[in-house]
Amino acid sequence: MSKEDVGITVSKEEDFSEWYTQVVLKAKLADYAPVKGLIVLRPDGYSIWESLRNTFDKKFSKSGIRNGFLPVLIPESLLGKEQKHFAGFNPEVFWVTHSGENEIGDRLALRPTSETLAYTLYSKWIQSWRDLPLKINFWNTALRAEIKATKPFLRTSEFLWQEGHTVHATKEEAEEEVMKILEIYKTTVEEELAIPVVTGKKSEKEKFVGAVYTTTMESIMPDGKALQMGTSHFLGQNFSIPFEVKFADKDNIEHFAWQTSWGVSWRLIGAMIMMHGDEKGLVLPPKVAPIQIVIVPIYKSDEIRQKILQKACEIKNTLEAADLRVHIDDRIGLTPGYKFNDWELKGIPVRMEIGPKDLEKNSIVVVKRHNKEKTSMSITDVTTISQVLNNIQKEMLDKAKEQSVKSTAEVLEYSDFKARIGNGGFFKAFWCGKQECEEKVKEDTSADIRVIPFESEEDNSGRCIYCMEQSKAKPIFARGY
RNA sequence: GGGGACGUAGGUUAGCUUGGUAUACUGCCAGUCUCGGGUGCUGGAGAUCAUGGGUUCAAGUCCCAUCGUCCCCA
Repeated sequence: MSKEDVGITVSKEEDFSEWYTQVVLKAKLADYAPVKGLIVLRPDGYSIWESLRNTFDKKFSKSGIRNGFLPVLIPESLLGKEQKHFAGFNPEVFWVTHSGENEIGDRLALRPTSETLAYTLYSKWIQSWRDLPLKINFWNTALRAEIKATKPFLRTSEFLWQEGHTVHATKEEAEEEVMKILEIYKTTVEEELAIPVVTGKKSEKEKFVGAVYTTTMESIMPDGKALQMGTSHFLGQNFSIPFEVKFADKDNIEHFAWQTSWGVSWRLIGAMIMMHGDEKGLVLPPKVAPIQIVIVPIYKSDEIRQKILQKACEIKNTLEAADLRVHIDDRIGLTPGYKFNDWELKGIPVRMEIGPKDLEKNSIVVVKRHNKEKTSMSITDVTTISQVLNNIQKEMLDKAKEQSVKSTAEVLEYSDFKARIGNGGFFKAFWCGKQECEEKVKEDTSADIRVIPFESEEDNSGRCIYCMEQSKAKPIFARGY
């Protein structure tokens, strides 16, 4: 790497794909593993995941959901029990065929998802209405072979996620659960990652194989491509019947239970990188930043260094007492300029500079990462930075919302749609509800139905963008990741 | 499904046309000087040139095969 290549060398606008890869690698979030399509999470990347996990865990727990753990191997006989589900995943399943030199009779799948395994167990655990509802969440990884088009966080053959699996006595209760989870997903992504989402249903074509219907949240990325941010499925009795998840009700009659499953993955980290990053690298929302404030001491002599560091420590202690995550960059042999660039690349929300001049004035220089604003602050008021962080979080969401609105358009004419789809963005268009039209549009434009917003699910006020028949809904079309 | 690029030190790479002791930068280590936007100097460690085979007195370089990775388009 030459000196000029230390930072990000391409602009986000000109070469988005290369920009993204450089940010991931150079901000040390992740690195490529020695196997195709796999990545390694480094501490700065993993801690963002941990932060999300903590938030979700709190919310799940409040909602009566507990965590469990499932093994990674699933026998083929189990995976194949629900036919549609199996057919959907089969092409991307990794199979374990040997133990040592011996061939395994019933080959073992590395889980692409755990419905079949979980529900085999659930059928044992559930006998009576008293056992319901059963709500368990699993933090693990899923494996789906991606032969082509791999991208760190967005498309990898193994990914970190959570998969929740709930069982209910009634259809209504299960459907409520589906919506409750989607709401948790939406608020968490908006509040923690500062990314706005559109919620709604997937089309029949795009739904989770095996589900009755799939609800989803979608976001539009700065390059104009849509990204699925998470899904919550109503499974109906599609699995409870083949897996015999049934219970004796109060009337002593056996019923098949009603189920849901739902998940978000580390794809959310990819979305965060794309949404907020800039030409200097990563920009982290304060809520998920491993370090929220980095203090860079500036000094000439050893004597002054000691004084400055002492003050920096005082500030750090004060801020930590206010529950903030603070780091002092006391690395020697590096210039302040180097450190500034380094922390900007890593996306730390606030930098505080403290040098001899500041010490005299009892002040510090504060620089905000997201808008590069440089101000000065009295050391006495240093804890007000907490409010500054809140504002940053809010401004980042506002900016993302603004961008999202700008990238969303309504189209009525197919010719107009075709002409504009190449520039990217969300396109709201009427649809007759027929899969045939959906497929034709995909063939023509490589855009598909990302989400049918709940409020537009029964919009019959227009004509299908493709066949001009009366509409049944007004979904959002886009090219996706 | 189609196309492209590539594999030499931790990273980025030169060398391949014309076969002959392996380049540089960066990073790393030690010392020294600095320090308000990618620091100067001195010294040092770091490479079975992806793998296997072939041609040759001699292969990073030529030939054959294999493996692997990344990127783009649909």
